[in-house]
Amino acid sequence: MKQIQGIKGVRDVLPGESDVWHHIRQKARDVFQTFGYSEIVIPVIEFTELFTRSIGETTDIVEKEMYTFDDRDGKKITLRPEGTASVVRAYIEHNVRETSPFSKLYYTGPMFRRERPQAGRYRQFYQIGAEVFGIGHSMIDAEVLSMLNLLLDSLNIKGVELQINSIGCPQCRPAFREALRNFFADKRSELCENCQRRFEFNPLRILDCKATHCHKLAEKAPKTLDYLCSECLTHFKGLQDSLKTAGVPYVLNQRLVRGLDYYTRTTFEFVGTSLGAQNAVAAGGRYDNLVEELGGPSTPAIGFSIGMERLVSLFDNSSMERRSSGIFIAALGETAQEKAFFLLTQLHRQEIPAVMDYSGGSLKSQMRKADKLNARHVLIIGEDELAKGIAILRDMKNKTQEEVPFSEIVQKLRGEISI
RNA sequence: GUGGGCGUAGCUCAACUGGUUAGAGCACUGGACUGUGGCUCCAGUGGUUGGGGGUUCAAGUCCCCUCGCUCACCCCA
Repeated sequence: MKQIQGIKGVRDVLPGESDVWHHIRQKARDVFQTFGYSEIVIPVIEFTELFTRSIGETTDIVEKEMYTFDDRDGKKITLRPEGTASVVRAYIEHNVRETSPFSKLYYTGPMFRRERPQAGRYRQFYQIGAEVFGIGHSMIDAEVLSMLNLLLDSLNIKGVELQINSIGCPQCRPAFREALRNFFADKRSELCENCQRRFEFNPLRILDCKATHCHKLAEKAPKTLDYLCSECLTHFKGLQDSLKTAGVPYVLNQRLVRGLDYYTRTTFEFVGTSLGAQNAVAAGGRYDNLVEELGGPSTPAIGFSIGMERLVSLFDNSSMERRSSGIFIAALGETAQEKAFFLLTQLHRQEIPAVMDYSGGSLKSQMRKADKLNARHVLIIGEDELAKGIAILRDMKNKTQEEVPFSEIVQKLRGEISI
């Protein structure tokens, strides 16, 4: 029979790694909470239009990467390729601004993009994201970056660099686009095929091109900061001042241009130096017009998302404590198993972590299992113990053991064992 | 969508220019220790060499097809 495999670009997170995932998510929740964020749970599917309108018709995501299908009633539905659009939709749809004091939201979950998989890139990948609505001040930009910085620190992540840039606003960006067009106009034939297309619809992206020749050409290209309007410039300077106040290290990267259409002003990326080609661990930016463009009231906003798989690959799990199974019950013979099973249920009722081996194998093999599961204590029950009405309680670490009457076991374990 | 690299035991990998019964470490099971884990030693289980076809006296090795993985481009978390 043919073996059924998982879908390309989709993976299973097995026990062991899943402990790391849990740890990271927990840390993120803790850090977000100290900054005043609340969780929002958003759906995995949305009407296709939400993404085409927010991310942009001509972006790669919308043009060729979305998983889109017809619902039974003929409506177009898409598996979300990112989270911001849904959060904004929910924010508007439930009038969160008027009905709730919370303007800082975070989410976690899978995103879907049909790209060719490679290191750090999957077709189903997980993000932890956060968005702040209604604050246009540059200090919140710095606060958001400071929060990310703190999270990476608290996870002991090394070798990550924060890069920031400003891509201006609808007032000043057109002038910059024109300047870029003028600059590249006579060099057009030298650009790579892709950049020739970019010249037409999004010249900013030429700056981002990794083709060596384009990269070289772009070195002398106009810089975005020279074309910012005074408001955008003030905002960007304010951000840098606040980053210094907060003690968040960063570097300026004037080529940092994000691929999604909705970004304005601040854009940023936390880049992992040891990650290979897909090196952005976390990225985001300000999007002051998106809420309005999606039909809401004019509301400035900023957000980011973290690539879970990439963060996990930077995480050093050697310092993580190995999980313990708590109590392991080894029973020898059928009558002893009955008794052991009863004790097991009693322990579980007291929320004492406990597992039992049903294999009926030798004591040696059961002890080996207990060791592999990193059990703190083993309860041994055999014919002799049954006859005496006791169980042997063995401390696996101190290698000591004592006899405990059946009637006292639960109480003893509840009182003496700190798991 | 385009290119490169690679598919041998559960995992990591051997097997000279094609040549006998495809090996090792780890893991697993058992024993040394008749009911007590880790360490050590010994033994054992485990393979349609991804799949299909071809060349040959002979294919893990060469050729073709196919499936899969992987890295990079593109793009992005």
